[in-house]
Amino acid sequence: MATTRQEPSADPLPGVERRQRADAARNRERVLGAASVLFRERGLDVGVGEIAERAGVGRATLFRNFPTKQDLIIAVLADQIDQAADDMRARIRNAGDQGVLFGILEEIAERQEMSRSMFEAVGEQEFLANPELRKAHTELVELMDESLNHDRKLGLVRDGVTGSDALMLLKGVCMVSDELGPESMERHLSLVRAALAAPGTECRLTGCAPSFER
Amino acid sequence: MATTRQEPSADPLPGVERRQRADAARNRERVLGAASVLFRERGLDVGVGEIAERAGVGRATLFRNFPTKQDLIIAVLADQIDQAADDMRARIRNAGDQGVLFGILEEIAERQEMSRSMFEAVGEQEFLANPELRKAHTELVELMDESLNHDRKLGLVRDGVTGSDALMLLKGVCMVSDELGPESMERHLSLVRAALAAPGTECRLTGCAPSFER
Amino acid sequence: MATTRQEPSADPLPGVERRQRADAARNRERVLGAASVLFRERGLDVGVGEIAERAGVGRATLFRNFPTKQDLIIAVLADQIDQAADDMRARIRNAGDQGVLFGILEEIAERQEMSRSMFEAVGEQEFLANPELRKAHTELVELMDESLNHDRKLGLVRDGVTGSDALMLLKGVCMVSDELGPESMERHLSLVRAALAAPGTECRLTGCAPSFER
Amino acid sequence: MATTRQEPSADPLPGVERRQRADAARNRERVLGAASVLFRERGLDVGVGEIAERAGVGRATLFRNFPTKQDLIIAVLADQIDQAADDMRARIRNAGDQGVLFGILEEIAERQEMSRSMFEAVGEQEFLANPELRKAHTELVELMDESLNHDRKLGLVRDGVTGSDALMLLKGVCMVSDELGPESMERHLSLVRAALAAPGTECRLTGCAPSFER
DNA sequence: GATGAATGAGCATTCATTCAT
DNA sequence: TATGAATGAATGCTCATTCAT
Repeated sequence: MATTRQEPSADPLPGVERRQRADAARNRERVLGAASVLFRERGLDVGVGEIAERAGVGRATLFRNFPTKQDLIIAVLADQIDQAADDMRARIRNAGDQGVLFGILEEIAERQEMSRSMFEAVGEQEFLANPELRKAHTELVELMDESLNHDRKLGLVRDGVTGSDALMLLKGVCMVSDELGPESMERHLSLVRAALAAPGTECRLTGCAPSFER
Repeated sequence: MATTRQEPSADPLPGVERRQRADAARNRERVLGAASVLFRERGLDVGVGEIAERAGVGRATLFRNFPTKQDLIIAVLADQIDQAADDMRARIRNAGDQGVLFGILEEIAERQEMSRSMFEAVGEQEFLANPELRKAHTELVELMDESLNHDRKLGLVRDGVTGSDALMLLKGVCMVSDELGPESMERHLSLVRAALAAPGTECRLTGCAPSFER
Repeated sequence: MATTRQEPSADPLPGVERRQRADAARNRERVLGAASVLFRERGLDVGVGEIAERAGVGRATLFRNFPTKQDLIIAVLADQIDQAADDMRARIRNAGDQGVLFGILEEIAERQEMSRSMFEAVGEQEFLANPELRKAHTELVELMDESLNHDRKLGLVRDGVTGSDALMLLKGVCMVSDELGPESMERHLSLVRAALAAPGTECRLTGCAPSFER
Repeated sequence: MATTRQEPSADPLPGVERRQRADAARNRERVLGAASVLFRERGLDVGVGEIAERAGVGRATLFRNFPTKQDLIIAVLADQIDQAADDMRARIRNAGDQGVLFGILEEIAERQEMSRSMFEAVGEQEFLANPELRKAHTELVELMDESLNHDRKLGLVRDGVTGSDALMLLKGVCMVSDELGPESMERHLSLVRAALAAPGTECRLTGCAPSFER
């Protein structure tokens, strides 16, 4: 039987209330979505006005949901990290006796493809200081460790590498591809694979070396 | 009788002339230095006013030397790239039958330690469009290729990797270390070494895995 | 049964809506007014900051209404020209069998009294390029032609003069009076009258010759 | 016998001194010339740097001769007025029993053709306050009066008009032509002629009415 | 006397954030 | 609650003028 989730009892006009909350939630999502797209496309310097406009809400609504532009950025980042984590979990669950790490790296990299913002901000003190982001990040590292452990049992990855190693390399891929364009990613990932793969493993470089000329 | 008149083209009133020029040049250097430091510390968004103040010159002096903030950024970058290139040349010259690539990578990475700007801007269309920067960049790639060729003869590097591959990985190291702090660099470089080293080569990871917690 | 629902197109929440708009519109007017006065008094070089201050609004509010200082200038000019055109229309309408041209010239001249800006800018390529201004200007010339035709039927004006002639002379009056002070205007206008009046018409110079000494 | 103009006695190295003075004077003239041209072409807002460059001298040399930009403008204006006065004197001297006023007006107008600056500044309190300019201006008015008197004896000009009237109209011509372009000048002058000519005199409008469209 | 580098005050404009409605 | 108008602080940049040489 489906759980009949109880509404908080103190709620005299539940329909109205819920409608409002639904609207508010939708606004939040819309802002988040617009911000995500615009940050990806044009960097963290896009004005909040434009984000609000693209989201189809007023400026003040944006600021009601995210008291500060910083907060909005953090929320976008946390969102993206959460999505990545969800994907990782699914992949690990379904991995069986296949290697899972490299697929994950590719997945995340593609997801962030051309995102000049995702990691642009992460690492700044102010961002790492944010508990939400910290938590998401920690989770990511743990999942990466899980993937590594899984693959290590299969003899696929080099001894000594950790989840944070993999994440660090992945950060590099994302940040650099943001500059060199997505064409550089395949190559870069294949180099990362070479770094992480167990010594005996066959390891071919794919893609073509980056040209530095867009 | 031959005139003993000094050629004006040589250097008339050398003391005076040179003093003026020296002062001007010093100001240019001071601005360049201040900008380099501030860009490193706080990113490209630092105001020109602050740069001028730190350099101990007026705003207008800054703009006399670098008509645009963009120009200043470019000059700083070109300067840093040139220094890197000089180092590379020296190392290649003195390499003998020792491998040279990894030393070079370490050198550049250390040099850029904590520089959130060096590569932040490079790769943006506007910057790659700048001929000075383009030239410096191209030269860097070529020197990297030379290093690789040198080391490949010694059987030290993996087949198929190019100078631009190495540079791409190095970019990743610099950009990421800017976020994770310099502690991450040794580890990151050892991973890069693993990616580039010839398969048979022994290849230990050094440093400790990054913590993502400053 | 017909719905008694108010059309949103009419004016939903008219009080609120109108109040907001009224405030905004008032700000626009205040800026326009302040700009008009300051341009008149001190030329087009007055800073936007001072204009905003005089209008009692923040700088940014000024820029919300007029994205560029240029736009503000154009709006002021167009406003003034429109007012002049309205007056002309009224005068022509009520003229009957009385001459109308000279009254119009006086009216406009008085209106622009001491305005160093109204025509200072008009005529510059950039301004004539502006469609709004161009249209207003064209209308002014046409109305001047109408006035001339009206008066010509009464035998009051010289053959061959056109609306643009009259406007050109009037421009001269305004620009010069801006320098010599409003005392010069009556005299100047009486000279213009002498230039435009039909040869037989009696034509006395009035006012006193300008002294060039304020 | 030619006058042997005595040098001021206190002058131990007359050759050198004179050379220096000649150089200084030439610099002054060069600056004046460059300023005249640039003011004409681009208005009073041209930077002093550009003027100095065009004059082939350093900025400081410019400021040695004209302690203030204002002073330079005044000097240019005074120069132009003096030239106009010289011309007027010559014309009056050679007039005989021919009318002289209209020729003078045309001459001055042509001289100032497209000069957006000559009268742009004159009339401002600050400028009229300048004694040099005031004197030049007064002289101009007097010469204009002389011309009028001369022509009045020939029955060519309307009773009651004064030199300052004529100058005022002329100012209008110059200022307006600066906006409408030189094409408007012939027409404008013919209208001025109509204003000043004695009532019986035949008086045709020439040139074509201005279009206000560059 | 002449120079060009240096300067600070000033400019138009933008932006994250707040407030009145 | 949601809005868009309002705001002032900050930014990159220019210019007449001064100063060291």
